[in-house]
Amino acid sequence: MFEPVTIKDIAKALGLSTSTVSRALRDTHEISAATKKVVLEYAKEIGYQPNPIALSLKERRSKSIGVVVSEVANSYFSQAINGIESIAYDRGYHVIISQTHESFEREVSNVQHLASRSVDGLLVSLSSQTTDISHLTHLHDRGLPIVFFDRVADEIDTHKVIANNQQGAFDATEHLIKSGFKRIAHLTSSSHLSISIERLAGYEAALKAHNIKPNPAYVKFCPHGGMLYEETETAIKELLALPEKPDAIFVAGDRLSTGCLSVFKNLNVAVPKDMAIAGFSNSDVLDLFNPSITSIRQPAFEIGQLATQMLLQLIEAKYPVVEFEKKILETDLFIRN
Amino acid sequence: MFEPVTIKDIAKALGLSTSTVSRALRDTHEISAATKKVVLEYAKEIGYQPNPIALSLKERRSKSIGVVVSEVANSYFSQAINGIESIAYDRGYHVIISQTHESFEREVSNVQHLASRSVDGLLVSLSSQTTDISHLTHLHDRGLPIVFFDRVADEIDTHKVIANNQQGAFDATEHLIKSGFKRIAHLTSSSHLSISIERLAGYEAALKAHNIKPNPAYVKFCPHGGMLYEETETAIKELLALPEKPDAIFVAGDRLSTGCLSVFKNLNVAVPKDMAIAGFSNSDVLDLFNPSITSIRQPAFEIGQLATQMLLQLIEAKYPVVEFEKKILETDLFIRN
DNA sequence: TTAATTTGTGCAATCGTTCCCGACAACGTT
DNA sequence: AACGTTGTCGGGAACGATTGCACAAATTAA
Repeated sequence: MFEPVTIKDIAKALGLSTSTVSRALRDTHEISAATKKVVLEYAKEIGYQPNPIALSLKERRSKSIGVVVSEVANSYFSQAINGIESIAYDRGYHVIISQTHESFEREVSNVQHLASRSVDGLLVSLSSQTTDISHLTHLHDRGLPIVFFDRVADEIDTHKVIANNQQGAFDATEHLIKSGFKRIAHLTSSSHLSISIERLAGYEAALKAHNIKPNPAYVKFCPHGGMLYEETETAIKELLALPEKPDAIFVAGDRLSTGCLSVFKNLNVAVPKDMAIAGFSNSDVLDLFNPSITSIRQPAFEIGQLATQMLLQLIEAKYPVVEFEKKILETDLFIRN
Repeated sequence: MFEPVTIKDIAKALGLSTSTVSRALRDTHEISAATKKVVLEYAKEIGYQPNPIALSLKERRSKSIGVVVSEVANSYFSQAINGIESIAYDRGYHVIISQTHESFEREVSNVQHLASRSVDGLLVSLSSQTTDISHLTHLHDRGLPIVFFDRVADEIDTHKVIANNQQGAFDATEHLIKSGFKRIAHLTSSSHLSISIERLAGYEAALKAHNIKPNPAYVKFCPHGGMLYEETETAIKELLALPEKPDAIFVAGDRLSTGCLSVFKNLNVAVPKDMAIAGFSNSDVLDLFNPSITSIRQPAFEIGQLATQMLLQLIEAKYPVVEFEKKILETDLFIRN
């Protein structure tokens, strides 16, 4: 059906050997100008394209990187992906995106699928359900370059790129405090995720800085990160049932924010009259709507770019890299209302 | 660095030939049960994984399909991608996503990148700027399977999967009419896009069905499909400057809807008091916010699934397929406010 | 003129896998 | 006893491209 022209076709047509043709196309100095001209012109005429798969087999690399995110239908990740692509395509790499939908099983299966020598490196943001990372350590130990971004695993010694989650959480919580709210709850994703830990720390630091006694009952975890409506609903209902009902919530993620608003709408809780919300979100339509919520915005595009640059550096390193760094980018606070 | 185990390693360790090992692993009938057992056990022990690149070279297919969309940060496309992946991964295919950001140049470059024998087929939704499709016809003529979805090119004879855009546009427009609006404008993407043509037809049909005289000045095109704020702003301003200012707008796309709301917010036009809006959108957070806008929702996930099934059918067909079909899926009208 | 060097090209191996042959034993059939 | 079958296995050629090495022809140096 689809029969691409090969170097052999050119060689046969021109009465040359494949080696000569290959060298002519790669513009080696040891081929005469005349031969080069003939080969190049004929190659262009019949539309020769080198077969990347044959090259991959020979060079033992695929010129493609795998990306593992929870889902592309998430402003943060889609912006990060744009950053990833902007670097990767320029450097001649394909980008293969896979979604975990916050499921551990899908993460393992996707990583396994991407590995097995068909990608040269991995850009990973862990799923909220992931606690065991042996599927990644195994590959990393065998030499597959991996760079983490957003949700990182500190157990693996490699490059990492994250936003300053603690500062961002501090800013958001402090903004709620300065707006006059006293009883500030915190709705977050699963407790073992790096971003959850960092954001929780920022939330607690802000309370402490303003002499507000932290209330453990005010902190609610959603292991599925907002993917399950019921989970979010239960958490919110528990908060609302407390004797000292919170008057504001700092929400730690994009999906959780929308889940939260959804629950409030169904429970007829007015935002921000009955309950103020501030949270992490990279959605750019946030300020179009009411209720508008104050948000912490991460430099997702830059995070994607940086992570990719670091991954390519690992991939193309001549000698094994042993010195790794964790880059932390600052967040922005968008105050609305 | 990363040295995967090959069939040769197994052969050497077990004192067999590579052919025998290969056959044992593929469970051929001509290998004795004893040998099979030894090979399989050893392969499992050292964690053998067949090299997909070597397979691709031999089988002359990559077991991967390319997807061309305008951007993943779009509810419709991210849902369609989920549908695509749900089928592709089950059938053992990788999915390589590329974004055009509504640019013709990027579409050509992405398609070229994906082709050249590294994908077995293409799932394409055209960019809003694309009028010349020779980059696709060329590949299609040479036998590369292509299936269009959403924004299709009728010039190419292949499978196509779309929503019933005309009916959806009819429903949305009729809803505005039945809500009492008389002067209904239409804001749409570039004029040559299949979806624009179909949605315009539905809009006009609805006006006609209710004996409303169509006003050509009420129809505004945005060739960049909402990617440029200024373009959308100009279109809206022209509508507002008309002697008979419209009282409602039927918007033909997701990005245009948010662009539209953005312009109205900046111009202090109250929605829906001063201007009602209804439009195509697959966002699932639409009903969380005010102003809530009535929307036409496409079965994006199913469209993705169907398109992928049809593409895989083309890819895996033993004989060239000559009979092509265009599947049209119904839309849903979500009335809000 | 002869030897040494340069220049241009081809041969063959390689990457990992599959698969067409052919080899060769151990049978069963006439 | 001669021949055909069947069951197991290995050799080697592909797939498309690159590249070290060999080697002829042409050029230069002695």
